[in-house]
Amino acid sequence: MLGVMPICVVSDPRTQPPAHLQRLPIPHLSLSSAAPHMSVKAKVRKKFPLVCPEGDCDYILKTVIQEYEDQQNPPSGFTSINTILFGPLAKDFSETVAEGDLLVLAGFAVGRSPTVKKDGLHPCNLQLAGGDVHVYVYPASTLGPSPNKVSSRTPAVNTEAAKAKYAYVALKDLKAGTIVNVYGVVTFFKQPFRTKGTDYCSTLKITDESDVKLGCSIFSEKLEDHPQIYKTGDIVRLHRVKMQLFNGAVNGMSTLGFSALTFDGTAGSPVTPRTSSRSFHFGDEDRQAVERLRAWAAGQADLPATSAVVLSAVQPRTYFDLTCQLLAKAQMDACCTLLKVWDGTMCADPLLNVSVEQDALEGSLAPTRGRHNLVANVLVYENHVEMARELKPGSYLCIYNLHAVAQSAETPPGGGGAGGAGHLSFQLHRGTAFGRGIRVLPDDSPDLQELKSRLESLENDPSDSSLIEWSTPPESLDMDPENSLTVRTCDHTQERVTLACVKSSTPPRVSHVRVRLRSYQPESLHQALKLHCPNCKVLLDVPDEEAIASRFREALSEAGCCSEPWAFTGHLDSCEPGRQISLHLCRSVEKGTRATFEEMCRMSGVQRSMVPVRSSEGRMTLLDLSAPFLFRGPKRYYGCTQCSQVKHVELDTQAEMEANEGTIAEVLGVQPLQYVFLVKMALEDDTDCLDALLWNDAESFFCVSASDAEASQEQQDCIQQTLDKLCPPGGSLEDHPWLDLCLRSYTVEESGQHMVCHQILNTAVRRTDV
DNA sequence: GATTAGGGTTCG
Repeated sequence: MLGVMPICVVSDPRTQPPAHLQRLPIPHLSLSSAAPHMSVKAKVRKKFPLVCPEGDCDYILKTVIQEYEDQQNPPSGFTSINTILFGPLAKDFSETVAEGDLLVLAGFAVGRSPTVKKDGLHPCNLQLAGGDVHVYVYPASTLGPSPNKVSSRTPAVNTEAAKAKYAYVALKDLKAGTIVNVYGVVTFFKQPFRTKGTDYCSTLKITDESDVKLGCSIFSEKLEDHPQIYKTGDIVRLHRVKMQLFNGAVNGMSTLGFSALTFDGTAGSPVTPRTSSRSFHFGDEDRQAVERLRAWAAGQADLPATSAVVLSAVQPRTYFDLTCQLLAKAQMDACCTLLKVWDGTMCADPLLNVSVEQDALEGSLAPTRGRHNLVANVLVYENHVEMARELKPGSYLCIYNLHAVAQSAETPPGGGGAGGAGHLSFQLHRGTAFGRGIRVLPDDSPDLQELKSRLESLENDPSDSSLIEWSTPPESLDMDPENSLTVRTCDHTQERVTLACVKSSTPPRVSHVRVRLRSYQPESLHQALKLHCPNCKVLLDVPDEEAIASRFREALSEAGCCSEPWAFTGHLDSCEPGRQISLHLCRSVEKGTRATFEEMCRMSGVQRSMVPVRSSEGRMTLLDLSAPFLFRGPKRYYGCTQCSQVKHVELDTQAEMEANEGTIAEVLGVQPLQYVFLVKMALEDDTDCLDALLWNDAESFFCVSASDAEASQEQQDCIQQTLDKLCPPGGSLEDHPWLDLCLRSYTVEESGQHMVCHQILNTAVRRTDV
């Protein structure tokens, strides 16, 4: 990755690692501990020699580090942990770090240590590979006998960026017993399935220009670590695959440190890797490798085509892959789950309807508006039931090797099924033969574009009046979830209760209610936008324009001479390869140049990043944090005055910045504040009334991010329109629409007093109604 | 630094 220094040697022991990093004591580490902001502070107890399993193409280094005991009551437990570094990072580490050095590590993954019985160390290990990893090294020589000793050596010196590169072996050159990195075009795959061991297994077969085929088995207990393959023709890059002889042919198997990137195989489409790795190396050569394979595959007539078919083209008694949206699902019995799906096309053959009790059905068929022959009933069996359990109505799926089954004339439409001979149902049979399985596709997948535009045009087409009589009869309107301006997005099946019932029950509990919104506070949307510190939890009002402008005027009036240019521009490599982003640091101290707040807004322009600075003791520093520390286009980013440890702005540090606000904040020593919504809603039904907060789930409720709303009048207007629909101004309560809500009731303690609070969660305003 | 599976249609 460009522009990132994974290993940073800190010569001044007073220099603190970035403020957003949260230190985790090694004894407290568990498999679920890995998160970008987590760090460990530890001394290098043992450093093993750099290992290079295959020629010059890859490195592994093992080291044992021990919790740094600079605290009054050091946590007890396993204080020493195995740490494995991969690739160029391993080489850099080997050359830079010595036993006895103090490290702060961030961006690691946590795995199970396979050597726990042998070495008696921590049951987990730390795994570090590539770009998002940060290693801050405090050399032993700069550390005094006491951890608090102050040294006067010169500050931060960076090592050179990693120079070593990954090498990829052509499939024709593979030899049993080696561990290699490979690229290939997928010709066959199975989605991950549970093994009899501890892991999930996914299998794939790949090929390349040499036309050699390689079968691979990937084992990992984490589903997300498996290659995210959507269809044959996808291109994969696999790291650390071990070649083994099986039945006379070389096969690949994942080994420790395995990682995968997957790309769409369509020539000309964006080269966007799909991966769970937060850290991976991806450069121009990788882009070229993908494009080369795409071009080659496009000319190969004998590569297997995908079996994707839309519902309108399904032939009875065939197997095919279906890309669809899940509308609803129901557990039929222990080994069979029913999925009701659609893809926006109308099946040529009549579809079998498997009807189930309303209570047993999770999700809703309301989006189909009763339209005919659009909903496919998919029965998934046995091993696929586990995967089906995790599926959320509304999500997009690819179901592989689905069997289109025609109801035979002899079979009566039993089991609640409706439809006679020839009606089509769909079955995902047990086992994984032919790649049978289900995969959830991300909402932004290019494979969903056609499906989504079909569904959208169905939604916007009111002309289908012949089917109006299918819609719900008026007498049942009150029970119809469509008759609510909001929709619950949770998957638990709570019975709906009254507000009186909510009030009389003991928290904590989750309730489903149908209520009207009598009023809400604050009435001004801008006051509902707050700044929240994820660290100290403080909640602040967003400073108004005048307050910021006045802070700028103050800075302008401060005495301060400056020799630096008034503004300068740095071009930074962004994490997206090949794209540069400019970051502008601009002085606001010089009267002559009048860097007022208004100037700042103008200069930050459409997408430019601007950090306002002033001069302090001849060095640049931020304005105080009552003003934004970063302007980017219309967006303003604030820092927490409590939790930030603002540093001087160094030109050197500028060169290290990636142009995302998190990294800029990190370099500046700022703990960023998040924009949040906070609205108090007075809810009422026939039995009672109560106040509920819209807070954690407010963004999904409005379908707008708070930071976008802050920067966009359009978004604010949109939210205001929503609120006006939910709570029409001036009308009586009877005019207010009914809302289906999911409420969480909980207690909070404030100065010794216990109070019951309610929050609206898992609820969203229906988009089409706004 | 062990194990899993090792493609090739269900039979509901």
